[in-house]
Amino acid sequence: MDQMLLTTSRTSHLPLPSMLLPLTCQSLHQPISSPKLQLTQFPHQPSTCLTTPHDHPTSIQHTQQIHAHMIKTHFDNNHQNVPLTPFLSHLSPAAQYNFLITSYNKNNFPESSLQIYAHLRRIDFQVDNFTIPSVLKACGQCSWVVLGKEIHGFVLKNGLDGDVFVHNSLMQMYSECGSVVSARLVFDLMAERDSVSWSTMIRSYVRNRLLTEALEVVREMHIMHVKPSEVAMLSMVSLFSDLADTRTGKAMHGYVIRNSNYDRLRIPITTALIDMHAKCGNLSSAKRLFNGLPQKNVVSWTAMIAGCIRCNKLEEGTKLFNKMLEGRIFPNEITVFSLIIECGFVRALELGKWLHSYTLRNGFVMTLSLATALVDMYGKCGDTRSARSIFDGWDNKDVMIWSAMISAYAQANCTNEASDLFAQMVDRGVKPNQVTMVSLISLCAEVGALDLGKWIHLYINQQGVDVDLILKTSLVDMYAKCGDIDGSYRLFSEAKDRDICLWNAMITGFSMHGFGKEALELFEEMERLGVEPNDITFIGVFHACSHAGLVAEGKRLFDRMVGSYGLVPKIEHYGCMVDLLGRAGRLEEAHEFIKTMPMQPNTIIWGALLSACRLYKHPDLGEVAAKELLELEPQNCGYNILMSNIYAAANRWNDVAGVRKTMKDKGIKKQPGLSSIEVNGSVHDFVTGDRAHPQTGKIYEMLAEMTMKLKEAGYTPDTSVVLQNIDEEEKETSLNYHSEKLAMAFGLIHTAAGTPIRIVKNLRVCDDCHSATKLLSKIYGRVIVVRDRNRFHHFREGSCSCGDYW
DNA sequence: ATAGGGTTAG
Repeated sequence: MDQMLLTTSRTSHLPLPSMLLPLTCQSLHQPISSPKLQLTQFPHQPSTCLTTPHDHPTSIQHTQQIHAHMIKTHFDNNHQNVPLTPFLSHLSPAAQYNFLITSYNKNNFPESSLQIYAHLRRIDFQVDNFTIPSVLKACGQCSWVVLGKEIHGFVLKNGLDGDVFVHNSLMQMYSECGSVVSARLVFDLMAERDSVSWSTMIRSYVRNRLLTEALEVVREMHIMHVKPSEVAMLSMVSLFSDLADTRTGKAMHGYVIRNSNYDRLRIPITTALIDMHAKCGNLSSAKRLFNGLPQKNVVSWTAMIAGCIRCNKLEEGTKLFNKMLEGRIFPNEITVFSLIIECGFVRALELGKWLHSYTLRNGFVMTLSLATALVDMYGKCGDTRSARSIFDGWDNKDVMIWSAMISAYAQANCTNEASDLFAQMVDRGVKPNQVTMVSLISLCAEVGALDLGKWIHLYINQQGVDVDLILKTSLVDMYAKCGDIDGSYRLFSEAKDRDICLWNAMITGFSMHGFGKEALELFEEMERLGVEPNDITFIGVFHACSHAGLVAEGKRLFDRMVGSYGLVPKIEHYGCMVDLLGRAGRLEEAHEFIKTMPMQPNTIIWGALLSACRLYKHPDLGEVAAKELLELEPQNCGYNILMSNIYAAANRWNDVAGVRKTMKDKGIKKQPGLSSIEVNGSVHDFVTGDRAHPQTGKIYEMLAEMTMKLKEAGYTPDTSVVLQNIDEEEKETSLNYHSEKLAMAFGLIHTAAGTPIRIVKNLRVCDDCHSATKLLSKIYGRVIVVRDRNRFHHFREGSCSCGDYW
């Protein structure tokens, strides 16, 4: 039978009977465009009856045959023809159409369903409240929200909005299209709700990562005495497992115990709870449930072992794996798949390799999905070579494995490899999905590749790739991190639905660029709209206060974070406050603040104080901070150098020599400076004094020209920075050969006059490069955007957006 | 004839 189905389905692709014109805007009275709708010719096939007794009534073959038969017999005109099989004959014409639509939906041919709908509207057939839900489902499957909205209008106009099925399917459609606000609107306006309405609302919030809202609906549902069925309960638990935190996980557990009688689905529900607890980081609860299970099957073992690995209890996981084998329960493909994926999650390369060899030794068939899991794991562990060898060993590659390999390169910051692979993928006609796009876009953000990022954005728009909130957030983040804050804000302001991640991306983007005021205004707007900030929001907000020098505002917000929002400040938040006080020159106050912290200060805290001491030339307090830092991380060269700079600024040359000697004795090397610049879609890297680039000659000529022009403009090198250099030889490659200057020279050669130059650096910009770049921006009439480790500098006409304060 | 949902992947 399978063979039969297989051969038939090869010969008949997407059906499009000739009577159905392309579904266009005109046919529905308003402009609608869907790049997804691919129209094909109706295949030349005889419209005979069901050919085999094995054909399921809703198989795609059968569906197409019925469809073709209806066309051939002019079903539309007389509505009398007995269809192909007796079981449809008792149905009304409307029901027969609906049968076709649902069959196409079930076979994952939503485009065909929509063709039929368009046809019905064209011939003025009365579309009833039974058909609308099926059509909306097809819209959801295509993520075609424009058509969905049109149908919503049709529903209201034709008085079909008294039907709970219609409402539920409208909610589901909006949710599938990522428009959770519209789904909520439908939900709120419903006169009558059933249990499906409630679970649909919960699902749409969870899918759009809105945990708080989802939990609120669960609570409301509880108050209204609506109980989910066991199946709904099971699906709810597994839905929440990817999103919940420890507290929420425990609350969900309690909810299940109070509201489920555990009749039929005890083991599945418990297994889902085990999975949820482990993913929430609550391994002990997971273990308690697991141990309490009267019967354990391979699924429960898998969930438990995967949970151990996720919580980084590798030995415990391995022990349980062996215990499972002792109990003669054997892992299946999903078991090894899950465990390999979790190894990637915690970067457990050794265990991952072992599982790889286990599958080979135990006769597991290497499937595409298993290979994908391995590529993913090796990629996450940073072993791009192993990932690539698995990848290359596979012939019929699909989107998933492509995405996994691209993401492996992306995580290793191998921009050119990733973009090459993406090009190959497009060449071979494999359609990338949102996962592919997100990993490419976040790679561009990481390395600052604006051109490539823009190109991919263009591709997304042209190909009609669905832009969900995750992808939108990564785009907003990419534009911001690549220095194009305007592009970032444009996307953000166009977004209709905004979740907390999107708000965070924009707030962080503004503060990273020194637009403290804008960041704070955005935060206020968010509050006005009732969006609840989380701990990440406050990091962005505090940075904004720091950059704008708003000490009082920052302190007030710190109190509100605890008082109004009940958030527990993490060490990062305390670090922000130290930075805020320090940058404002309130060094003693910052020091006092550190003493009142409820936790042990770490390097972030002391580092913030040390930077402030350097800025305000306060060697005594600087010594205190540096001493703490060097105790925590004696090998860190940055702290040593900062300290030596502070001594130099205070003319304490003996102390400078002391730090230098310590560094030499301990063999502490300066972290090499690394800058990159993107030209014509390729990323070029430079280290300090780099001579490896193929165009080295030209670059150094340009550098000489730059130095000359700088001198003419009256620039003198900042000698205090030279003191950073430890070795004598390093003096040779001093100021002039800092990596950002090399990148700048390359940019001046290869970009058109007047266009901005964008550089990404791994360290902080040094004082000397900062003042040189200011002048260079004026000399060459260029906007120069430098992203350093902490923030952006926009150099323009001789000055910098940071106000020389970074 | 219509909407959602079935434990360990994506």
